[in-house]
Amino acid sequence: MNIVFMGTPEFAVPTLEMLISEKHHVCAVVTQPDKPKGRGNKEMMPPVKEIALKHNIPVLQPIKIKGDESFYNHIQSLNPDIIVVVAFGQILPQNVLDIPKYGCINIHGSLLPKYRGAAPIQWSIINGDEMTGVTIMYMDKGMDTGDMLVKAEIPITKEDTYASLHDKMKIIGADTLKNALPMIAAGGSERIKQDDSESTYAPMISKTLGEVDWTKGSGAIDTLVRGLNPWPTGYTYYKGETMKIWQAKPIEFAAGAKPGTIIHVDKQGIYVQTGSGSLLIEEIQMPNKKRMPVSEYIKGNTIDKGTMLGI
RNA sequence: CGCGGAGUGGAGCAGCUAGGUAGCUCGUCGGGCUCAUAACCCGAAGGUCAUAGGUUCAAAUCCUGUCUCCGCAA
Repeated sequence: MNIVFMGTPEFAVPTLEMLISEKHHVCAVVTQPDKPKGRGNKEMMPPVKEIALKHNIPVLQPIKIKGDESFYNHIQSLNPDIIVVVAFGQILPQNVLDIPKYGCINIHGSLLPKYRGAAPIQWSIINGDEMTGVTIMYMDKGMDTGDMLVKAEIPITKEDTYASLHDKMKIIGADTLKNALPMIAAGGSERIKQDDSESTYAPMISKTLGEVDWTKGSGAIDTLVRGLNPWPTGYTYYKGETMKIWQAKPIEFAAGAKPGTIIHVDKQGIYVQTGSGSLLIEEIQMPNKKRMPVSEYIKGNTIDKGTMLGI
């Protein structure tokens, strides 16, 4: 099939690679413009662009698709059978959605209609869900509201972080689409309407979301930390300095202290009283420092028992 | 040239402001104690202080360039 691919971050890469290795004709890759990123504000190209260049596929990087006449004309002239969209980062206007004869297909990182929006994987972990998945769907004008084709489920383990789950799901997304493509091309695929009354919304992650509220239960803090790893990470304050929490686990033990109090420190980590139970912080990162296990950190630094975190 | 911090035995840090013997915690190795131990006691090994120059009688320390890493901002 003649395919236009739209996507930007790492999550979209396996799907693009799948389309290429399956011998589909990817006639163009559309991705977000290069942006100054990282330390020193160097121009960084999106991961998807690197793959496209490697395979000599033309790359388009429109700043804003909506209202961009020449972009619309360009895509139309390519006459794609299908447009595959994975974590692209822009809303597609109706006129673009109408171009391909088999429609625009999207891979979404949740079991729709749950977690529509930008950050479904993070929110499914933060909320403590035991199951999530990917949904292949036809795009319509709304935000992740189109008719569904097929879903693939995956359990969320107690150890899953955003990074680990993301890496599993990007593969599952590519595999699931691979299996669905013949069905789509045959035109006989079943369209399943989303039940809007069941829908939830997964908004973009902001940095401040990572600040730990110690009055919450240790389970909720644990899922927050895992859902925001590796970015922006859960964090708190120790004596006024930001302490990023890379790894922690909830434990039953409770000392009856005020939430946020450090009740014990040893090689296992920092034991902190929470609103319900306590949290064992195992790996941290202080300003200007690398992340490291607490057992390493305390060899050259001190963590005082009794200190209140979060201030 | 977005702002800032840091490179010191295997690991984590102090020492630098006011240049003059390389220090702490942990680990490693040897020995001791113990029914036993990740516990305790005694001892040892291990660093041309990121790198290249400069200033100086003398540089981890002051000055300049380079490399690497990290925090913030996006």
